[in-house]
Amino acid sequence: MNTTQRTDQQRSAARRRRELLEAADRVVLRDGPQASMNAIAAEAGITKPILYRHFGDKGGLYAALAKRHTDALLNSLRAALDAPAERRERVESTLDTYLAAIEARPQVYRFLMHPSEGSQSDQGFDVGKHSVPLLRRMGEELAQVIEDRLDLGPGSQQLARVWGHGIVGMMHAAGDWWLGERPCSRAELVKSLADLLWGRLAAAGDRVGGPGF
Amino acid sequence: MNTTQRTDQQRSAARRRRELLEAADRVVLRDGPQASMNAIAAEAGITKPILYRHFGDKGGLYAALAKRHTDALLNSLRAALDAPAERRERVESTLDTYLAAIEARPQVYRFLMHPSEGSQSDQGFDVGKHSVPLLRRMGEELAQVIEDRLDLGPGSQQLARVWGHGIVGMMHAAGDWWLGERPCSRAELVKSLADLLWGRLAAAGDRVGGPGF
DNA sequence: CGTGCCTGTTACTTGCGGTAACTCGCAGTG
DNA sequence: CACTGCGAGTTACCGCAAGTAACAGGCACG
Repeated sequence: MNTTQRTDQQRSAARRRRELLEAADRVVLRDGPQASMNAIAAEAGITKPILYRHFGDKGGLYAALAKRHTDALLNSLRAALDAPAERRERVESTLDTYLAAIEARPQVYRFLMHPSEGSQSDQGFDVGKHSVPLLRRMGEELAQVIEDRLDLGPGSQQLARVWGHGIVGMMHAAGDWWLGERPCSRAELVKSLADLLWGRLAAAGDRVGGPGF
Repeated sequence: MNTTQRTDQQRSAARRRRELLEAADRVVLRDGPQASMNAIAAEAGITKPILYRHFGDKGGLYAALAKRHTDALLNSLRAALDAPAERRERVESTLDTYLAAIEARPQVYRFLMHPSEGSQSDQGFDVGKHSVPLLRRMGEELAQVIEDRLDLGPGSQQLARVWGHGIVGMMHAAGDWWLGERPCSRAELVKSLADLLWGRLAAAGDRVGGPGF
């Protein structure tokens, strides 16, 4: 039998795969999300067909690459979310962790968020067939934390999921805008968003001259 | 002089442009965001180069098409935002307007939100060079309304912009997720999101067994 | 030795965005 | 009327990227 050889081969294949992913990483970091398969292959010192043998198609490579960064980011966020501190402090620290990450590597961020994928003929609207995008995973994760930690009364599960996705979307959109315009410091942004979540919108008074928003 | 003829030509050119846009609309509605220029030209009964004469490049056509729908949606939202009612009611009606729109025409929605654009060599991170994407426009619009109508104390302008983009992002992400999974009715989603904005996150009690999120 | 099997290559096909160069019809002018 | 410009439209092409045969060497196993 050839079990030892099998595992040997699998091991080497896995190592090769990691190398290829790292090369792809470098290229994406340099060229942005529209990096070509040729370019990635060249960076890895090989040619296209091997890439296709390892990842199937461009979507497969995207999925693998995205998974790496997504997992890493989610781990950071989980750490911030689980830190021993008061709720508000945790929220702020989680927001800050996310913003720091996208600030540190905008190219990677753009690759993850704007994958420019085009699925065909979505009968019935079948978003994201292969890799559940980062936003969804973050939303589900946050929903889980909310449901585990907060007492929301009846319908808590549904509410937690809505909030999870909603809060993540808020963070994402605000971060995207902030990254493009840099209208304020990261700390200010974090505080403003936390204030929003803390109900300052409902608490604010109307401006003179008519009923408020 | 030939001014009348000039305007005649301009008029006809504008009409042609509208026809082309409507054809493009049909194709996008049928094929999704990855509709090819050839397909659009065929649908319009002509060939590619005319499209390029009218819109410059694919991005130009995208921008023109997006502007139509974006303007239409923004008008609906403005109407909901300006209705004579209490703040909470307005917020809910605005959320519902948006969700009803994306529910009614998911293909258009996907086209607007996931344009799959790939700009090259973003030195310095230059998001969305031509058409400011829908999310940004909605964010700015909402920011303006917030700043006009609410009394937020010092730093109100900055705060309003952050909130505008944040709230829009919340709405977008929650809507995207909801459209894919349909976990609840539109009304329930609206209420949950409004509750989130109304500070129920901060007000919720901790669950038994440890400090809350 | 031959036989699989994995890794790698070259060379191709297909399809799309975008463009150059030509044709046709039609106003206006001598 | 012939001539000239001009705008709408076409065919035929280029470049480039995704994806795919089909072939070539290395290395274990019988």
